[in-house]
Amino acid sequence: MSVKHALLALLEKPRYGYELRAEFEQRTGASWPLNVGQVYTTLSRLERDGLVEAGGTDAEGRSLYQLTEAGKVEVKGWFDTPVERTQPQRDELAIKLAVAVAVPSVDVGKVVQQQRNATMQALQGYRRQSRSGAGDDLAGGLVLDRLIFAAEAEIRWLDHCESRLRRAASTSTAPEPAESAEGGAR
Amino acid sequence: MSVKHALLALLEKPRYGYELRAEFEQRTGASWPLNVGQVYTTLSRLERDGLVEAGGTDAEGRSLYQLTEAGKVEVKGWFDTPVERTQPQRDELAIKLAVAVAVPSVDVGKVVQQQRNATMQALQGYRRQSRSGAGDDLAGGLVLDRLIFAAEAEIRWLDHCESRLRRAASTSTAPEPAESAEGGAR
DNA sequence: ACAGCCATGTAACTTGTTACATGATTTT
DNA sequence: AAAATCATGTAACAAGTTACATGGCTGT
Repeated sequence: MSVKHALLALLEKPRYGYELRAEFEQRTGASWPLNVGQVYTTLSRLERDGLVEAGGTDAEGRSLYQLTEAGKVEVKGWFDTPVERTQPQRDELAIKLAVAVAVPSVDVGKVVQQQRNATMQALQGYRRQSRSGAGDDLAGGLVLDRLIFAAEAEIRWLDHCESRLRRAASTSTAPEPAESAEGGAR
Repeated sequence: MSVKHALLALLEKPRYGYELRAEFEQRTGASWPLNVGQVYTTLSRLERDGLVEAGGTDAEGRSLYQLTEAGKVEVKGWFDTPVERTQPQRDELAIKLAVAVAVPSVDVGKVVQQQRNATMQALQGYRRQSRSGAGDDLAGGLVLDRLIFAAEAEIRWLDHCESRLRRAASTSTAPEPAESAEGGAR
């Protein structure tokens, strides 16, 4: 729903397809490249759903799209409604680890370590980008910071997983200790 | 790709459809409910792709599914390959804010505040669950912690956004630094 | 008998995504 | 002229998701 709504929101004024991609990529700081084809498929679906309509052509002959009334309502609703976090998006990594701990043939520790390497590398890439002025643009800078914050949290969680897994491994042979008060979550 | 691979991984031993849903939900601590129908649609697609095959019926007459050789390879590959973070998943919230700062009719501060409320509420829900022993199960506990860590990071980022937006707002009344026409990328 | 869960499926749909076709214009 | 970029689109597929149909079995 992100691309769809982002394009809708960018149609605050009439724009043509190629322009929409450029706007999208510029604002998200090229963190999420967008195939041009997807702009057009999305636009035609939006048109089908009555949220967007053709708005003639500009001076250079490029065909413009504009919001319908329903489209304006949709955009307003998108901005007025927070992204649902009470029923959060499936997270592939969490699912993977949750499944891995139950499948005996999988070395969970290795999965965790590999993921930390990968995430660490991504994090360094984000920081390099950030330092090299890719965050000068306000929107792009915020997006980059979002990725950084998320990667940091992911690494902290992976560390947390490791220590819990170590404890679980040692208690699986010994009797269960009444673990309760601890610094981190739970 | 999460559901598909999770089901594949759970098929380490032959199982039937309903069982797969139960396993999935138990391990992810009911954080991500899974419609039973999706289990069957996914299974038939996996069968179509040669990763899974029918494996007879169990004592109670329930039809079992099992991994093919290709399926085993696929599972191994899933666990051996870290979740891609160098080309991260589109994040709806980041996109929303990135677009919002460029659309003058949107009150970005309000969007941020509403999101913080929603995320805060979700976070409290997770903590309540965690305290009420939903994290006794190892896998479920890790998933819950993941959600907690992610929500905390999101809130920190939202705070960070607010302060950057305040700073940007105070400099936007002052004359614009004349170098922005260059277009972000270098 | 009836409600409700167990169990298996199918039809239909949404969003995301890419690969390709086609022509115009611009750059080298 | 050739290559690249601009610009618009289409066909096809992947993955997620839900609503519904169907039948068996269980408890009240």
